[in-house]
Amino acid sequence: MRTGFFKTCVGAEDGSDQVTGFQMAGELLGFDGIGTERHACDAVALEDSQVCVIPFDTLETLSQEFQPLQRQFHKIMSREIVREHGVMLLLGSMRAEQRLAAFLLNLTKRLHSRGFSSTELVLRMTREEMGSYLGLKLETVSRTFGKLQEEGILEVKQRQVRVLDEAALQRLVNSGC
Amino acid sequence: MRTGFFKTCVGAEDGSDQVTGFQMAGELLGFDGIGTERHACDAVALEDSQVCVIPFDTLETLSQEFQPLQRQFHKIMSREIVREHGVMLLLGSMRAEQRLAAFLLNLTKRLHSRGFSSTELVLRMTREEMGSYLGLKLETVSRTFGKLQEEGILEVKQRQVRVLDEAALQRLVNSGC
DNA sequence: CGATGGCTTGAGATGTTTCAACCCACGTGG
DNA sequence: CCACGTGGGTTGAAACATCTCAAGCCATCG
Repeated sequence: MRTGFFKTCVGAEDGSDQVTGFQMAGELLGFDGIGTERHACDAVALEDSQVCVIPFDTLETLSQEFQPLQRQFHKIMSREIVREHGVMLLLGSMRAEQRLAAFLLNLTKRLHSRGFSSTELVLRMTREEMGSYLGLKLETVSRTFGKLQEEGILEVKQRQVRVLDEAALQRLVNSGC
Repeated sequence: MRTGFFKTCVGAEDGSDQVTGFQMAGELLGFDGIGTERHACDAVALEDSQVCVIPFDTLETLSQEFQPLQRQFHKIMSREIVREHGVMLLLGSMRAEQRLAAFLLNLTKRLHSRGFSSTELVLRMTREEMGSYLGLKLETVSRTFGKLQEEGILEVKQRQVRVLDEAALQRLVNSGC
């Protein structure tokens, strides 16, 4: 991805589907298609975006000739696996407030490393998409935003979010259960 | 892995940890260490097991010379990513009965492809480990086993499990929500 | 035989979902 | 330019699933 914002979704056989991640500028997507020659999930742009297509065969051939490229490619795939471990941890053992806190911290961290403010952000996705990613219903996401706002940790105006107390978010995430 | 049975766990900063997968003979583990030169999770043998260590540098060098190996390696990593998508789907949108059904079907499928019975299996992990993997407490796992037994779908005696109605399990998994 | 770790079961507490109503911002067409 | 429709968001109350805590059971092992 060159610019923009995407979500990726896996679809279950029964029609329901779930958001597996959100991607922003500089990140790669499509690793799910290598194993079977057919992608297991859809990528959907949540705003106007630019991407750069890299044919996998080309990448494989090039990485065969150029070791640093191969190494880098492997690292990126490995990090994707580790990222998913983090999501599993979130889905398997956190409650709503913690999930949202972890999600927001992750977003701000990534935005910050791209030169954006780490306290002010505009969400590109709906409450429902967040909920799908976090394993929550959209109403729960909405209520949790409200709660964090009441606690003075966030300031939420629709999709405009300001982080007032990052340390508190971090504490929430770390508070075992 | 040559023989045996493993679990892999990620540990959160706060001490709690979660099982991210169970591995059996013929499967590979350790992809989480490539990105950072340090493994993000522990692998623990749940019974006497034999493994074959493959130094990653060697693998990378060999796969540079031998394309089919490279391709295979990429496929395996990609499938690991897709597998984790499946777990995320399970953790994010299924309820206890469905999670256990999906888990058992996955186990029997893998055992069957190794020449074991697809209806009779011996669990290598505790209720707690299953619960950790499935995002449930051990009591819930136990109760769910009981429920599936009452419904005539399973026959459970401690860790001995017999699948009486595989189709019903499949139906459970597919029943949206 | 007693101790231990794992498993089961019950009852009540808790957190999330469900269903429903309503609000708000935005864009469109009369 | 305003009314209206729409999609997204908020909020409440009751239903529901899972968790928690507690007790007791079972198999295994020294």
